[in-house]
Amino acid sequence: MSSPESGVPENHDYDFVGLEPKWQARWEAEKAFRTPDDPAELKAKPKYYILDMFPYPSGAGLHVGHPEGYTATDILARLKRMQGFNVLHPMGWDAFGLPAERAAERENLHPSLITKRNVDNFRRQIRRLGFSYDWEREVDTSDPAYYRWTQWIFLKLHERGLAYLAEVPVNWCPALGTVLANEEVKDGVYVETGDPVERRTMTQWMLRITAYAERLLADLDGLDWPEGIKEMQRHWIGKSDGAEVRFEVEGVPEGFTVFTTRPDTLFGCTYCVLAPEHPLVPRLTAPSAKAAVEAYVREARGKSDLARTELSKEKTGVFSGAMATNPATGEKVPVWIADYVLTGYGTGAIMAVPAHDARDWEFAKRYGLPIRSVVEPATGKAPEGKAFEEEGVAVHSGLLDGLPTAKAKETMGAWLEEKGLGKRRVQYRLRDWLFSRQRYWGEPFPIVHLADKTMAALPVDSLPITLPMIDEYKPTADGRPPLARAPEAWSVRTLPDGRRGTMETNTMPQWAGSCWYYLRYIDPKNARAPWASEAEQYWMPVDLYVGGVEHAVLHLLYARFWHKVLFDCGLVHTREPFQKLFNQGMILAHSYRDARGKYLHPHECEERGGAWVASKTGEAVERQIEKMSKSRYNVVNPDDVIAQYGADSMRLYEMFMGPLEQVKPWQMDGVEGVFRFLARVWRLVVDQKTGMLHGKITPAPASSEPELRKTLHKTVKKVGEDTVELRFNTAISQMMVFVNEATSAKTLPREILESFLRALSPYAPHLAEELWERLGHATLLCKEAWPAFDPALCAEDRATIVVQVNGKVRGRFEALKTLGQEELLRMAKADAAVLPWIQGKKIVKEIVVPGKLVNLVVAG
RNA sequence: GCCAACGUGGUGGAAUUGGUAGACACGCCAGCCUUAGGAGCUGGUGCCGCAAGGUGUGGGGGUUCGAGUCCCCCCGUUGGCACCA
Repeated sequence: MSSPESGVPENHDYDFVGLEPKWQARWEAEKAFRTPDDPAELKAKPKYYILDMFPYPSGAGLHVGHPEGYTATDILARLKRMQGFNVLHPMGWDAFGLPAERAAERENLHPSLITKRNVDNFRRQIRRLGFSYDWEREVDTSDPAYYRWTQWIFLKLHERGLAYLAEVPVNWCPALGTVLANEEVKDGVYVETGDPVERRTMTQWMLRITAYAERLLADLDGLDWPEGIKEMQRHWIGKSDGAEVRFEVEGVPEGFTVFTTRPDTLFGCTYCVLAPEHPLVPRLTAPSAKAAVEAYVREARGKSDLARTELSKEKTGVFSGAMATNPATGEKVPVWIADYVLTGYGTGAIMAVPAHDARDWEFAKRYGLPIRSVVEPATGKAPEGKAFEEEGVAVHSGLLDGLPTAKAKETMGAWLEEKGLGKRRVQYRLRDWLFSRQRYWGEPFPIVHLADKTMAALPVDSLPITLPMIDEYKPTADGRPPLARAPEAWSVRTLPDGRRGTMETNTMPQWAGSCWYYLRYIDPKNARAPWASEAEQYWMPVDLYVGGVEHAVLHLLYARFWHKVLFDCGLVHTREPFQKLFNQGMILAHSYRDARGKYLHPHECEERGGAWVASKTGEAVERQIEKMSKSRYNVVNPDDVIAQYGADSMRLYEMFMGPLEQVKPWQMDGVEGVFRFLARVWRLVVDQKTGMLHGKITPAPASSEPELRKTLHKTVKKVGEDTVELRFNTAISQMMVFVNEATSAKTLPREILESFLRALSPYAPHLAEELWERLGHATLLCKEAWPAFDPALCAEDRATIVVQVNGKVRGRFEALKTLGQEELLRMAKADAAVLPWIQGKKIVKEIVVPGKLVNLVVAG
């Protein structure tokens, strides 16, 4: 190791411990990465806005997964600056959230103090990596100066009728004492903690994201995002074309309406189903069925989402005793109540067509309901024993007979509209966004409730509505949110017109602050507006947004929604916030488990004779690659890596591991490898014995080492190209090729070395700055221009020509790339290694690709 | 079940438009240097074979002079969705 503690005092090894803090201090002192604010200065250069998904500052601190994306964006930001762009590259904190509130309870400290402590730790860890953030633009969503504007944007939503209170069935999580958005719940548990969630009806704030469903869907097309993410959002929005159909019910004048995507199968509807929560259920139920229906409804309501999901294999239901009229056939069909019909989708009622819907088929079979086929495949026969769900041709369907499915849908839609029995309709899977939480550590709503049961928005000039000090962060004994504990001085407000009311006690969800932080970075200190329009015009949209795939729907959909509302308010000039999105892959690590399933620390295990064992006991352990987590003892802390190898090695390894988008395992041996590379770069410049410049560095022109010069130009080209394409791993391997060659070269022209250091600097900025200084430069390397390359020097004029016989490589020779076909063919046939394979055989075909290969096809 | 992505040496991974499979690195082997080294340097390293040669990108088939790359089927891994009518 070459750290000063372990080395002899005289040596002049690569001392990252000394030089990294030195350069970080220098960058800070010179404000090297400050992004200009002055509009005139900005206009002189093109802009590049490169954004990281800001972290939630947890108590656990950073792990090596966080800096993966941050390193990638930092390298690109540094490159773009050197290429003459104004770069906006900020960092901040998604600082509201439940964990701080829980820690506050545990430690008896205010959540703001917990948050500050965590933020300080995150900032310290991030700074150690030498990232080129403009720290003067740091934002913190829990800072009143920030959430003032979150509340301000909420008022905009409220003004436009996009925020409303509703009595809705919600996902209540007893363990957390709060509700969760639909998106936060999966299989009946909270996705983050696994705590069970149950259904409750409560009055909640909702945001009308469904009003934007069509635009959120349509505008995806123009975005440079991974196709998979766009597909997930499309699916989440879930647009489907269909029709509403009204069914008459005896004794219930208004009847009920169903939604179907297959109006063409109406003739095959043999029963209907209402969700247990459907409002018509009590009135429609026949006296004879009352007891059974009530029991069923009660049971369904009591089931948690988890139970409903688990029981989904066996469909259950109960006959309501009521009969509805199939509007197409005029037949009476039974109305059933079953929880396989969802209350929140469509109208909460369906027409069941068991012949053409697998779910209805299953239910009909179980309860002995009739099945009537009304669609047949265009060719062949419908499968036996299951529903035929594909498109085909309508049969036994009156006016639809003989029509292909698409045509039949259209015809039925028009017929329903003409007869006043229904209408064509588009349905979205997307639901309105449940926007309130029963927590303390979030933005208070700027809303008061008045004595007359109405409510009013607080005036804009009263913002921010700051959080009150309270003694406990739990809900009250009667189940009201923590803010109900606030003193009257906070909770009772007087409106400008003199009316008095009490503050709303819910708070906003964590997503609120992250919906617009990218806009605040543009103008973070503005006290009069969330951002200046001029700055927004210049910087937006975000050119590149890098973050984890876990935000594919939630954050990215919510932020797009807010952005579109802001667009409609005339506050932003782009329809979409994030033009290009890139997801970095998760970093995994080896974990070790003994026969009893207990996890062991990696340092407690070792390899013996090809098998992994516990060092102490010699007992066999299983070694696997898994997601990093504390409980698996496989978390790698960047602080430890930096202490051992330095920030530059850490940065380089994060990028050298493999393609940024890929999931990949962390391997300490790999860090050692890139560290060795950096040490080689060091020794290229510094004589280890004397600490002076290496003797082989010469003032001679680059042309004095033509081969090395050629490699340099290729390297500069490749590093530049690969970096903007986010292919950092191949850029690094090319730099390794250069260093290997430069190490074995007799002399090293200064001109070549300096170009290389510029190219290296975005990747290993501390080392590059140090060597730049040792070469006699007083100015910062990060302020230098990106090196130019000569395309003529990157092109090889000679190439190895491969000679194949029947597609197999039999020989190879060197030749000019420009050599003609005949000449190549002549040389190939004369090649000694090739001759034995073609002698005495007839050449039936000759393929010549100049600069590449010759393929001779022989017969016999 | 549906949708998407991905399967290349002992390991992480390279490979324009189909044209030398395995760049670069880890590990391993041999040697050199050193009082010493988880240091440095040189060479080797897909597999089988003494060699000539054969074989090889999850499996099977196809297109082509030529396939890691294109097409079809299957298997596996990961992620997302999952009664959305």
